Amino acid sequence: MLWEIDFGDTCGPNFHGRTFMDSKEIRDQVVEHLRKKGLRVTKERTAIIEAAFGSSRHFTAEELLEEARKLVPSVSRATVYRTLPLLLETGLLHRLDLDRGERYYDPNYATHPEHNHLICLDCNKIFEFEDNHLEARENEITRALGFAPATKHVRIEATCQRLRELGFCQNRG
Amino acid sequence: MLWEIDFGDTCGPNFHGRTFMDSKEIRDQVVEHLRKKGLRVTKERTAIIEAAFGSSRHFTAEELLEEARKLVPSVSRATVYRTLPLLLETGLLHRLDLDRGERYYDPNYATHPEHNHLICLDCNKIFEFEDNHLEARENEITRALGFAPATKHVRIEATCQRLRELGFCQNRG
DNA sequence: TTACGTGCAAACCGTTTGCACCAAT
DNA sequence: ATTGGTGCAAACGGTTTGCACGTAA
Repeated sequence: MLWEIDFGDTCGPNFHGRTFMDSKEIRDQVVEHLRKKGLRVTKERTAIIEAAFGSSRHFTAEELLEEARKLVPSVSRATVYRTLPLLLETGLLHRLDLDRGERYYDPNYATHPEHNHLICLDCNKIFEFEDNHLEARENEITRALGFAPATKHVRIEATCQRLRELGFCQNRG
Repeated sequence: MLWEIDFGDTCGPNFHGRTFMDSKEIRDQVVEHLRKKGLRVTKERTAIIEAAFGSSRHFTAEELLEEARKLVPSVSRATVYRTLPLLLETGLLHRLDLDRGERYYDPNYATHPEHNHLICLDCNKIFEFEDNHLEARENEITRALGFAPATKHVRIEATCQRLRELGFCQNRG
């Protein structure tokens, strides 16, 4: 129950041997969330939702704006920032705690609700992985401490073994 | 190898049944780090180091400034921000990824280099814990993916079981 | 029709930086 | 004496917000 997800040049992942969940299905879930809250389904929000979940790539608020504008050019930065919290509420999008300057958002919680991150300090790429053992132990600990788990996240910073052994990082470039 | 660390009102932890490592010993390590880098040990830096590691409480940059000024009133915000990266470099201080507005810093990596965090969504308190099983599994996974682990961190958000069962949270107030 | 949502631009706030002065080595 | 460190205040950059207009329900 452990697999590797190779990101693209910057932060774009793809789960090996898996089909990315139909983006329309995810969008419907988000729209449903808006409806339940009595909020309006505007064309701007629709564009932002589409942009956020249209690929499996991590993104910043600015990148989301750019992408949403390809669908609805009039979308404003303010609306992106006002919509992001609504998406986070659904649990389908998470804010990542990369310690880079800007905040990154990860849309892959729709398809992999319990995934974790490994950040390569050599090539700066991000890999996603899931592991049942880890998850089970996290639950045990949480209950032992008298809590009920809500969100769990493991973040591992690591270095390429190959870089140290061979002098180059296979993930680089 | 699992224990609970109850924070104070906001973010102040204390490891149960453990003596907090002598703050002087930690300061010496940090000073040594500065010397190795050929940097000067000024009274401002000394005050900031003292303030950072003088208690086990988490803190923001602003709180660190306030605390350092109790020791050396002339310490400036700029110097705090310029010194923080030096402390992080030592590995004795970590920046926390609480998703609150401001960044928090955790000075407990001197005494507990591999500890993790559990955040109670009901009372907003933070607990620290260590676990060998978790750690071992993290290492396994990292190596299986072809990496050598550098930094590992588990962050669990959870709700008080007691709040749900009894209607109140024992950690509140 | 009428709130709610939007774009715009200004405000905000934590953090960084340029500069002239200061002090650890 | 030298050169890195400091305080100050301005700049910076991501995010939030007030306001008047627009539009989904």
